[in-house]
Amino acid sequence: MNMFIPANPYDMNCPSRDLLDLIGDKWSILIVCCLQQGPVRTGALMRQVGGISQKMLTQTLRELETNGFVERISYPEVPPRVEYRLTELGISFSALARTMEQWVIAHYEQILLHRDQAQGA
Amino acid sequence: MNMFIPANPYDMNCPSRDLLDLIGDKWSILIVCCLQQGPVRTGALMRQVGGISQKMLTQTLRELETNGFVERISYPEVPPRVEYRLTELGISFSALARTMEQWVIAHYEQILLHRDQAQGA
DNA sequence: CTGAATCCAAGAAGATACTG
DNA sequence: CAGTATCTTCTTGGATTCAG
Repeated sequence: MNMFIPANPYDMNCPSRDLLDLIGDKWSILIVCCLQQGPVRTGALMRQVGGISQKMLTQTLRELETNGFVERISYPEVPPRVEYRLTELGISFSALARTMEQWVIAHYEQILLHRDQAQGA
Repeated sequence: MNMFIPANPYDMNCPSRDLLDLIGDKWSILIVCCLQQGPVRTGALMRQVGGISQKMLTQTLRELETNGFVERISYPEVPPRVEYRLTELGISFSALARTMEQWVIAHYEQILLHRDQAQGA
């Protein structure tokens, strides 16, 4: 049934557009990077990713789950304990996410300086 | 004057957050990839990036310009002719953008399949 | 052709309150 | 602790129109 239609992000109707959105999403990137060293609990994620609301955290985790990036692990305990773990696909993506993070960190100062320049001019 | 405050995307108040948004932006990525082989005219970009509105094209190009990713080249002709060209920083980013594009294309099918699975379950 | 400005609808995201 | 639901706010982005 699968026609092997190749992905083409330049086509506005290609589903890969959504994927591009997902992997470019700020929260996705930060969350996935947090999960690189191993499973992390919900509350810990909340604390690590500064400023994320509980809603956006859950929502992003669900999207990552739906697309096969993370696995949700629920322990039958009281109070509840839930962890999220990268899948193989998620690990693959986390490398990219980390690259993005590093790129930003590496060029941060240069870009800020250019911005100030542009403002002054 | 510069204190060399390191970038920290996990801090909601760090300007690197905005950068992360910019380099993760769908339009940014597609546009920058279009510019990889050399300067491109506005109209050509419009046609290559399927579904982008004139507003978003201009807006994204301005942001890329402000942050030092692209240069705007305006020729004194009638009718007007404008080209956009990657700066050195832009070229650096374009490598990352291309990686993102390629990652999506490479994992496209696997992710779609997982989505269907999740739906069926 | 390039692009700026306006208007407006749709969607994103925060805050809050509540459940298991 | 983890997650859902609702409400409200406001940003995003498209369509349109006008100008150089």
